[in-house]
Amino acid sequence: MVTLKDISKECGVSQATVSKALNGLPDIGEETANYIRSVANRMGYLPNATARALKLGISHNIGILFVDKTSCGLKHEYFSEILNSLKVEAERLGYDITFISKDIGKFSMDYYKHAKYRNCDGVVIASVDFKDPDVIRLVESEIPTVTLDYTFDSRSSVLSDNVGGMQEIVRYVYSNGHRRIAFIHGEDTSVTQKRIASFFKACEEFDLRVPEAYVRAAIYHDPRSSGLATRDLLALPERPTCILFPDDFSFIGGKNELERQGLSIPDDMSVVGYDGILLSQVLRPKLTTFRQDAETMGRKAAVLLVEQIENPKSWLPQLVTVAGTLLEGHSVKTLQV
Amino acid sequence: MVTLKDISKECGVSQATVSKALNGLPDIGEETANYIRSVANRMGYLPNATARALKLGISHNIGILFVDKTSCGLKHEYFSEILNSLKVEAERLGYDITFISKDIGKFSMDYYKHAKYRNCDGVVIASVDFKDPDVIRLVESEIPTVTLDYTFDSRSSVLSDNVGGMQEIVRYVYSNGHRRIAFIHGEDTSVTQKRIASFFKACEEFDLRVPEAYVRAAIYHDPRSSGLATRDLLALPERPTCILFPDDFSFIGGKNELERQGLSIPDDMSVVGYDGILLSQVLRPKLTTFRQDAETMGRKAAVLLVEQIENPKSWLPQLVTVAGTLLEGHSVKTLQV
DNA sequence: GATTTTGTCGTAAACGATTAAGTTCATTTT
DNA sequence: AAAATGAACTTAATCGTTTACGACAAAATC
Repeated sequence: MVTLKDISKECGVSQATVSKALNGLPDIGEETANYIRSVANRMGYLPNATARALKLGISHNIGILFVDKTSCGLKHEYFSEILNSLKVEAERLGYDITFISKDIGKFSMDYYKHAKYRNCDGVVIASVDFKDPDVIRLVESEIPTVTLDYTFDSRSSVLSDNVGGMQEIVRYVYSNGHRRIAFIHGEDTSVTQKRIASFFKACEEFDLRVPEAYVRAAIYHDPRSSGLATRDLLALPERPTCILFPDDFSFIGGKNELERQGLSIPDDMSVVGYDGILLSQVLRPKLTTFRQDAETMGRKAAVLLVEQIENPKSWLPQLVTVAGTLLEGHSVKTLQV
Repeated sequence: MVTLKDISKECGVSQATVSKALNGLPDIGEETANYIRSVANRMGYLPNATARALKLGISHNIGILFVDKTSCGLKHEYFSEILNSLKVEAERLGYDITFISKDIGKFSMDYYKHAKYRNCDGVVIASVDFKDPDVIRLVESEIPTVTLDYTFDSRSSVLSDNVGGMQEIVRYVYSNGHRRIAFIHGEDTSVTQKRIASFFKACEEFDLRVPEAYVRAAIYHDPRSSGLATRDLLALPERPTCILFPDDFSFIGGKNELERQGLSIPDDMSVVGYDGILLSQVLRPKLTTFRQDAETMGRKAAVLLVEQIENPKSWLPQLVTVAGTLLEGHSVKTLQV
């Protein structure tokens, strides 16, 4: 490995001069600097990120919290898209990405310790149990953090516009003549709470009566539970004309149940998904759904975090809400009112 | 941040003593060591991975190459599962995971340089263009590597058993009475080549005639192209009785085409997928498919890499083939022969 | 009792980079 | 002509660890 010392010997100058030349500091003569740069280049010099991090206290490395246990983690396209764009943007800004977990080797440490151990300049928190004391400890620490789809006090976060999404869906469905709209929601999380609240608010907007039985709980990304909820909805004396599913993938469960009962989409039942993953766009009939802009969310998260890392003085917590798009498919029938 | 120096002051011993005590070296008295450990604990000491890496030349950090552009990258459950188990196992072994890319900040570097820059002890290479000169440079470097689903000379690799998988599928389909088996394969990669070769070999085993038109090219993870291939197959004067798809997800395209033509699965056409992703298990009829054991692959990759990192002397390149499982669904009809 | 061994602990030099402070020497200012 | 300025480098300390080597006393050996 070629170091500053090697270059300094080769050039007959001091290490300090080489360092300053390569970093473009002003107190090195132009020709010396050029010469040093050319030699460094010829010798294939690469700065040592580790040494730099030790000296500067800045690692140019950001941690990411993704928990696998709860929910489906990376298996969900939403999260893998976020991770990918986060990675791309972070790299563009000069930061690498390292996963943060609770244990590393024989040491069992919490997230905060792991992040400190690795000298992470900041951490992006996604897809975790936000009530976990270890998560809270991290968020309350001095390490810059950005959370996804959850907000802590005095911390930046990037949120998918669940309120707007749900509202758009209800409006769309209503404008297509539907008056009996059922909603199968996911397990109790802040995201779910927002969607439920927004659902009721939007219904109220149109003076829609929502029977209690029309709102049912299921589990995200779990077609089986959505299938059961669908069966219950279909068994109601006054069937809904449209069912909103917790997400595109779990809609498969509803689709199966509908087909089992010989009902066709959208003629016998209209349906709407959520997420806008690839799957929704290749199903036939194409699923009407609300696409979350995961790409922007990951990118924004990286930008917010790096801003905070690089301008700790002027930094103020920011909440960024990322808008989504209603993707109109052919799963909602237009009813005559 | 509490350092060795802080502890040494607090304990009234030298830094070296503290270091040795905490690392369990034998030349520190038992009570001194215990005292130091208790103080370190009380003060909340955390070793600094950066300083350690600089001193030891071992970062306990492994890089991972995942390219997003080509194919669908992390969006594919296969890869996200691999990534996850790789991460879990690496962490169990005491290693963190960092993504490696071509550019970082304003510097544009190749994979090798990036890995060196970050002092990665090794790199796992997955889901990339293995013909990329930058990938080849990395593989030919002194950095330990493990590749997934591709083998380089004198390098370890973890392979999904594509040969065995295809063989099992053909045997299963044949044993269910099918004699006209079509195969839609993915784009030209080493994985595809193995599957095609194995397909022909297995057919030969049973003296099956495979008309040229029965083997068609499509693109992995692309339902549209598989849909087109399906349409072509259905238009043949002598239709196959069973279609093998490149993967579970792209099967959706075939399913759409079949439904469009009013054909039902498996009564009018039998189908088989590949991968065994969640989707395949929730579709109705349940898809018969070959599940790749991505979890084991990721784990094995981590183990192989760490072995090589920690025992560079005794190390020899290893090829590990990970077996999969045929998941029997209800998408293959049993024909009377 | 003199010498060697053993058990503990300290000193100091690394690892590769950055940077405050100091040095040298030519040039400008007064 | 003396002093001040400034450009161009160098010296040396530092970041937090690890570790070869040395030091010293107590215990063991002869």
